[in-house]
Amino acid sequence: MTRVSLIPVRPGGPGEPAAESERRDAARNRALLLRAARELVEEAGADGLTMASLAARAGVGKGTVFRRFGSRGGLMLALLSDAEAGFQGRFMFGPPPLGPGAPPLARLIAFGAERINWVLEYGELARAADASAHNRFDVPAAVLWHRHLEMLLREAGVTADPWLMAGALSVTLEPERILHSVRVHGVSPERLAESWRELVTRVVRGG
Amino acid sequence: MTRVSLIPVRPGGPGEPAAESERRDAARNRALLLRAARELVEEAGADGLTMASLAARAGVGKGTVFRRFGSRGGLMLALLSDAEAGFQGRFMFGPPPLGPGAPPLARLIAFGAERINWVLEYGELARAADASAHNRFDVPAAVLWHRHLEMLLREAGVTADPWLMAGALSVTLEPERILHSVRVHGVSPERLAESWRELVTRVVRGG
DNA sequence: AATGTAAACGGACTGCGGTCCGTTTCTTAT
DNA sequence: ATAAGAAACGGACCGCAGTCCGTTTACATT
Repeated sequence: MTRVSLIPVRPGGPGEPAAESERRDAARNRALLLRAARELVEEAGADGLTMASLAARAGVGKGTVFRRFGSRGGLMLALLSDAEAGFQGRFMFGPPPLGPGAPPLARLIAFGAERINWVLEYGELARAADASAHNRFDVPAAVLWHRHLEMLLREAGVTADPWLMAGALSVTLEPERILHSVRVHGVSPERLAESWRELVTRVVRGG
Repeated sequence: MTRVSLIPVRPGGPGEPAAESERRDAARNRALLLRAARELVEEAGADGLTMASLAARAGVGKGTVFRRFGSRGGLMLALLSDAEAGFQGRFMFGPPPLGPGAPPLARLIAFGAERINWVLEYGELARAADASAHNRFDVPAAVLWHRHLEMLLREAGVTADPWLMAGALSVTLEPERILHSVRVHGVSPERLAESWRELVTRVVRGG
């Protein structure tokens, strides 16, 4: 399964291949930090994790945390990495109707349903990752979904600016909105999925 | 023209009527602060305004700034108040096709076009207001657009969960996405408006 | 005018994300 | 083994949003 790298190895540069021999102490600290971060999220929720408390828990300096993950958002992205990769694998290579083999509209519908459930499980982390990320639309994972949606729209025969249309559909599934609907207004996941189905069906058929 | 109060008089309580006799010094400081805030935004942009610099410029203490506006977001909302009220007035009471009198689909299309232009003019403030506002969907203005879109959808004969559908359309027009499209990807306002037209047309006709 | 009191004031203080830079540790070459 | 250089480390430090609470000010009542 192909993996899109979510955390650049060097904070500054563009996404390099992740392997390239990391120094022993760096690797150890990364493991320490990820473990400590998961513990803290478990105990206090994503919002309850502070970079200082994480450093303390892992027994490293605060500078090390930022050297490793770049920012709070980067850390959250790292914590999400596996879940994100799983989701990507499912819609790109998994079984239909989510994966290839089903008609595009069916894949679109399945994509939304899958994403909604994903958000309900990992949304708090995703929200924390998005917050204070000026570039949430340019994160590799976001670009990938966008392209995927755009491709499905094209396959479904949508010729009217599929790039923007994919963007419109994409924001519809963002954690912020989904969690707000569910938590504040008590909307059920099924109702959200049904609404998504209506939306993409109309977008595809309306052409 | 009816005005929806955007800034609660008392930070804690729900939106009370704005009149209710404000103490003379409070009123003076509010005017001072708003004027200073506009100057600072003019000079350094919304992101360049800090609450401390605002307090200094207005010649008041920092506590006063927070007492008056509650938070940075509240201040930005206050700065947007007039622009927001103008927009509200236009889509609720203005001339068609934006205001009442035109068929619902035409009003929906006009709503998007108007909002896009609005965001291009005031978007930076709106973005600053949204950022770090955990409740951006519950801000009075947002609730109002949501209801408006929902109503238009119903009038247009959309029976499939108009509330959620209105929410989906609504996030599509958020400053974050619009500004990102324009500034990072060079999308023209016209192209955005056209895409919105396609979207709402399909949503309405697809039923 | 004097007085009581509720409201507003102001700035020191806290907590957080993020940066900086002198110090330490790993790795490689000799 | 050792020395040199690169990379990682760590915690003091900064700027900012937001809070707290002792002090001041405006208004109403007499």
